[in-house]
Amino acid sequence: MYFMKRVILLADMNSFFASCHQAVQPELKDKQVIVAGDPMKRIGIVLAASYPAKAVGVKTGMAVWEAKQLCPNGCFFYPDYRLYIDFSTKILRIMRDFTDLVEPFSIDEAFADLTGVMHLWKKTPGEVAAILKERIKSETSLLCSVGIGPNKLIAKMAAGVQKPDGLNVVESVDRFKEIFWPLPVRKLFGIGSNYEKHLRYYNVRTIGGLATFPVALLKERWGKNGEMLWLCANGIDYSPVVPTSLEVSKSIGQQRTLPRDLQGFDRIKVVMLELCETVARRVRQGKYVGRTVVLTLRDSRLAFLSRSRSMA
DNA sequence: TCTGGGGTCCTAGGACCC
DNA sequence: TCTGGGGTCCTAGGACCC
Repeated sequence: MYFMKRVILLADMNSFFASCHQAVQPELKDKQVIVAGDPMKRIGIVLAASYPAKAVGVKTGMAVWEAKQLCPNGCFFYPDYRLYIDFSTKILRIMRDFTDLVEPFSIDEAFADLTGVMHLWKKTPGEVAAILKERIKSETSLLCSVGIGPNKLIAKMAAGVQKPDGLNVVESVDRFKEIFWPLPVRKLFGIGSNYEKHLRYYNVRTIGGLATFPVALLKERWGKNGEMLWLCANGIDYSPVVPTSLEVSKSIGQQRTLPRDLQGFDRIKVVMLELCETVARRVRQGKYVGRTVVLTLRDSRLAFLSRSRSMA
């Protein structure tokens, strides 16, 4: 009955930050809710928008003034990460009722490997996913898009097809090719604006185009990454769902955009000290030991500059 | 009229060791 | 007088993700 070798699920919360505010303030339901920073502090970009706001053109990353033009009567919020972590924790708990193999992928996304528990359900993967979505909705009032596939990559791509409140099962690599090969290459996980631009130079415009491009050339040009992208375009991914992947950090950092440009080391030092203390606190809390310190600066032209030092 | 903050991984070049 | 090759670590930078 279950012909998929592995049954991997990805749950991706819809408009997560905005939805959390709506969940705790039900009167915001169906309103234009926008979570964004403060333009006065020069961090005025949209982090999340509810669907009514998206419907009039508000997008993540857009400047706040622009969002205000599109939604003059919108409800604007500053981000409240404690609230989001709360909801994120609740959702992970619900997912862990289905399997212990749950891997948080970001604050609003998580994978679950259902392969070993499918026989307990006597249902199709899609039916199990519908039950999960219903539980998340009834216990948190949040909607999510769920993707299911034979590996993490396909599950992730499947989840992106239908938003909001989607449920999409892509049962095989062949089916993956049917659905995704005609799509623009930018839609592939791992392809950003930069790769898109370079690939256009090779006349590669679709995911299928990338999948059928000589892998040797991609490897020559971009090393491991080139090969990786080719594998993704072909729907190939053997990576396991690792429940602990986010528990152990490889780096801990703190950055801040300042309300105005600072000049002179004395002034900058004050900010650095504050950031250092925050990082140090988090390091102690997590009982981490590190050996490399990285300092990154952004100048008035928004260009990054970094210096690092490793300790013996 | 403006561009966050938290991360991940990869690469190239140079230093250094055996 | 000329000068190997493999491996690892460090540093700076750049790509991507949500």
